[in-house]
Amino acid sequence: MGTESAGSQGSQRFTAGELMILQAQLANAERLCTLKGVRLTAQRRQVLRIVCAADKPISAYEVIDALRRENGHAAPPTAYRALDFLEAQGLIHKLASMRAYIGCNHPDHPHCGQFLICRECGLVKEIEHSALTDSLHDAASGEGFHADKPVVELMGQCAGCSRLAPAYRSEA
Amino acid sequence: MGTESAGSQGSQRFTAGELMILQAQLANAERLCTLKGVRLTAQRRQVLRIVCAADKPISAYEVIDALRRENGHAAPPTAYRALDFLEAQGLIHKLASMRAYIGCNHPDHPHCGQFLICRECGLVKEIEHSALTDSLHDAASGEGFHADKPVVELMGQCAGCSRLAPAYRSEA
DNA sequence: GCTAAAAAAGTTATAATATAACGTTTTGCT
DNA sequence: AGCAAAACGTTATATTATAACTTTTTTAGC
Repeated sequence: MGTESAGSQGSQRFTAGELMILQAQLANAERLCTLKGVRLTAQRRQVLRIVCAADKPISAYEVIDALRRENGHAAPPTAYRALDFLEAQGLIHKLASMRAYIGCNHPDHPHCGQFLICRECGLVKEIEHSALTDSLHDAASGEGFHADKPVVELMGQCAGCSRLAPAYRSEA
Repeated sequence: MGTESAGSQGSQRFTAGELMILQAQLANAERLCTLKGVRLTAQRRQVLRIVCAADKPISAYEVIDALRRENGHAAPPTAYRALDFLEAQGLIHKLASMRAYIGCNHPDHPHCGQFLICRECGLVKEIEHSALTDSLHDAASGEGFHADKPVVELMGQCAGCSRLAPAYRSEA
């Protein structure tokens, strides 16, 4: 992995704590894939690292750019295939409302993604709220519906941004 | 509105009941826009009709195709501007997970969209489940988050499709 | 009614996202 | 080693969305 260029990937710097979290995440993914008998190839591992290392959701084309910086080249299918695999294994989530990907913090048990997305700072927090999970189930089954992939993305303003003078926000 | 061509719009046929619902929806939209002092222009009205007349969610480019059939021409911005306006007024919803638009059944009071989306038959049902609405609010406020636009799209299988021999479904 | 400002719509071009199709390489298995 | 399946490479193209600028239409003031 080169350290030239000033992109959002490739010249990134991490704190020791961030690095440890990232490495634990990658090691855990390794373990889960072995357990399931699926192949976490070099390419998929690289894409997983790129997604998990980003502190914000990352678009498919940002992944492609990162691959190009690291490998010198990359075509869209390369990124999309890896992203599809990683999502299928529950190692990353795709945020439908943003068309962007984010690493999963607890891929050990299957779960539906529930996300809080801040418009101000772009921060995305994955939550797992049991009452919400129950309500989602109730709402679906009340209509005789079987939901296998609930998409829950709450767009708004995070706690930190709310404190920063709401009246002076950049957007209307 | 011509009746030539075999597209999904333009040569559509409706039952008397469907027509009445559609007309009530359009009349209500007219009323709401007058009330709010916003302009439901001919173009916006036409796009609203196209979206509401579709029995499934309709993509922006399907709207453009319908406009072309009806008007002979239409460029993307025409459709996107009208769709953005209609969504801002709460007259239609955009389904982020499908990149498609659907008419709103009860635009009179502002509400977040909660949708059940069937992968088998493409049917989309808008629901308004109060316990779910409460849970969404609780989940957000528990994190100090202010959600102004919750996206809730439950992908799965509807009641009708569940009854049709699940083992013989077309998808894996 | 006329006119200036604002809103909406027209038009062209292009950016951004995603997949189809097909050939080649790698892997796992016997 | 040899086969089949999975993964990957490559090229092309489909699909979705917006930027930027012009023209038309509408509104509000006179």
